[in-house]
This record gives sequence, C-alpha cells and structure tokens, in this order.
Amino acid sequence: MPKVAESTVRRLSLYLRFLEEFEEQGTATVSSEALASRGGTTSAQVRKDLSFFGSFGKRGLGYQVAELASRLRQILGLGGRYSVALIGAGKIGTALFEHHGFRDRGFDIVAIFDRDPAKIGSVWSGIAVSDVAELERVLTANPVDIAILVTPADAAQEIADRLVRLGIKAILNFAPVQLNVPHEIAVRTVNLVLELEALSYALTNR
Amino acid sequence: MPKVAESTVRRLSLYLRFLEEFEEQGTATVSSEALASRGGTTSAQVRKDLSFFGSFGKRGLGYQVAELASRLRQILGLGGRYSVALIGAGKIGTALFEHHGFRDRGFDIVAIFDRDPAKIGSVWSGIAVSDVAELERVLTANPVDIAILVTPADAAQEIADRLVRLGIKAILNFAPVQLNVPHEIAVRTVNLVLELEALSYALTNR
DNA sequence: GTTTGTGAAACGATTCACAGCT
DNA sequence: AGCTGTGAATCGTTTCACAAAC
Repeated sequence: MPKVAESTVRRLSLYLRFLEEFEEQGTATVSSEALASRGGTTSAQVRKDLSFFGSFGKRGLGYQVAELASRLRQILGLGGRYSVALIGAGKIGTALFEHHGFRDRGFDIVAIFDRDPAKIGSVWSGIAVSDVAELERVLTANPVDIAILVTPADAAQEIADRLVRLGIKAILNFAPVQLNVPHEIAVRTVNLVLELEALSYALTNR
Repeated sequence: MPKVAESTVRRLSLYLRFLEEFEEQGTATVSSEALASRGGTTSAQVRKDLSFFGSFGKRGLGYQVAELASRLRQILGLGGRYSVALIGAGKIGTALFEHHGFRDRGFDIVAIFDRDPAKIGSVWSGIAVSDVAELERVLTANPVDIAILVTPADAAQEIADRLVRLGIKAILNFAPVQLNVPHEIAVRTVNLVLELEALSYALTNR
C-alpha cells in the first residue's frame, strides 16, 4: 500500500471508468496515450500513476482492458460492497438516496437518519428513517462502513463526533463546514457553494 | 489579477466563510493563526494566500474582520448576483434548485431545462421548466452567467457543446463525465461516485 | 512583544526522455 | 518499430524564518 497523492487516486477512478467504457465497446487493449486523451491528462501521467502499484502493461503493446480494470478495482477496494448510512433526509439527502449511481457502484445505503419527527418512522424503499438520536443504537446493531453527512451546518460537527466515537472510518460530508476529526478518519467534503465561488473567481478574473 | 492556484481560491472561500462567522460573533480582528486553525491550515499558508492579492493586515495586530471579508468578496467576484441555468430537473437538479445556500450567496437560478415532457411546462417557484430543445432560444433571450449541468452522462457533452456555442463562460458539472470544452471556459466537476471511491481507497489501504 | 509580508528552502507532483521489453 | 516503466529534471505549492511594522 504505497502512499500516493489524492490526485492520483482520483485519476485511477477515472481510468477505471474509461476502461469500463472501452470494455463495453469491446476494445481489448489500450495504450497509456488512449487512456490519457480520454481523461484530459498525459500518457506519462497515466504510466506514473499506475507505476505506484505495479506494472500492468506490456511494452510495445499497451494494457489489457479487462485485466487493468480488475487491478484498479482491487487497488481502489471496489471488490465487494460497502454499507452506508445517510444522515439527513432533506432535499439533497433524498436525492442521494435515490441516486442509482451509488448502488450501481457497490455503495448500499442501509440506514437513514433525520431529526424531523414528520420523517422519522416513514419507510423509503424498505429502509425506515430513524431518529438521529438513535444513531448509536442503530449503528451499533448494524455497523456501516461509510457515513454520508447531509445535515445543516450547525449539526454536522456534533454528528461527526458521535460517528467517530462509533468507530466510523470514512465520512462523505455535504455540510458546508470544515469537519474536525482525527486524521486517521477519511473525510471528503463536497461544498457546493465553494464550487460556485471558484467559478465566480474564474469569471471575474478573466 | 494574479494567477493563483485552484487550491488558493478554495481556501479564500473558506476564509470568507470563517470571517463571516467571526463577524456574527462580533469579533473585530483576527490573526492569520486564528483563521488557519479554523480552517485546518497554517498561518503561513493564510498569509501567503492573501499576499497574492495585496496586504490587508496590520503587523502586530492582525486583520480587520469586516474589511478582510469585503476584500475577499471583491477578489472572488461576489459583489453582485449571478444568474444561473439549471439543466436537468431530476432528483439532484431539484434538490439543488431548492437548496437555499445558492440564493443566499448570490447565485439565482433563473432558468430550468429538462427533456421529460412530464416536467416541461410545470412551474417551480415561478420558473417554468423549459424543453432542453429550447436551450438556445431561452438562453439567447435571457443569458445566464453559469450553467449547472445535472443531466445523465450520455447527454452531458452534447449540452456542454451547445452551452459553449451560446457563449457560456462557466459550468458546474454534476454529470459523471469528463467534459471537453475550450480551456477559457471554467468547469468544475462534482463526481459523487468518485468521492466515495476515494473513501473506498482510504478504507482498504489502511 | 506581537503578527504581518515575503524571499528562500523544502517538499511534492508532473513532465521529460530514454533504456528495456515485446 | 512501438509502448511501457522509471529515474532525472522541471515545475508548482507549501513551509520556514526573519526583517519590517505596529
């Protein structure tokens, strides 16, 4: 398990996506150049990214599409399925729950929490919405691998603390705050307003 | 307009958020150290980030909260309001439309498009959903600054091409594809599955 | 005494370029 | 001949450390 940059991991995910497209089209081998042009990077970058994990190609030939895809799945830990808790059943939480892309790629939402009494107890595609006060009870009985946090900003840190105490190892955070958690816990924050502000900067500064 | 890294711009947005919190609490001045600890970075990083745009602090004292916030808004181009087109009125598109954070920060969704006849013509908070076939007509009559693309993967590139032809300058892309657009057009892609896969990598590799 | 602003140093990531297989 | 794998060179970002300002 070499230590590689975040940016490398992101590109590996992209390469996997492209390989799956090549696979569907029936392409058997690809060059680093083909993968690169598909993903807006360079062939040297592709080869360097892969080289952190081994050598998967044949010189003069390229990479076997199916084999490289399988290796990337293994590297990214996408062999099996992950169970996921969704915390916050508002608009965005609901949209994420109904988003098929997650299930399709091995991420199963198996628990939903909210603090709104109107939502608690309702059943969504077979999953009951629990009171967020029950977080400890529910996730102790049925532990999950990943939590998706979609609460208002003011609740996010408190829930994150409780998740950490429950031993969670990975959090996908949509609350517009910088979560404070021990460094061994993986956190990715998606801050939608931040993305728009980056576009605003680009628009104003030519 | 100095050329600064993407990562710097993201941090400036974060600093602005923190400054607004300090402002609410009635704090009048902050040090680079205070901003840094709030945002998980270092004081040197904060000072370097700001130094690209000028010198806004007083040595020995720190920064005036209100003044620095105002400077950051100016740097980020957040003085006025932006008009935004939402393309794709599915689950995530709907959630984004109803997301108050955008309006609160100056981004007004003023046009909605979809290709589903069941949705076309319905009116959401005063905005009629248009047929995506009408994209050119509607956006020529009422141009927007930013497009938020929330279409299925297979439609995204075609719509992006049409947006570029319409002269759009910034796209926030939620479709899980790598958009191919001229380099002078600002694109930020939010790929939710990619974020989960990055967590998967972190989980499997310790 | 405190904290900024900033060159210089350190670090990290990307690109180059070519030897080594096929 | 073609394409990978990889050290070395380059480029960009972060951190250091300190003189200057208050």
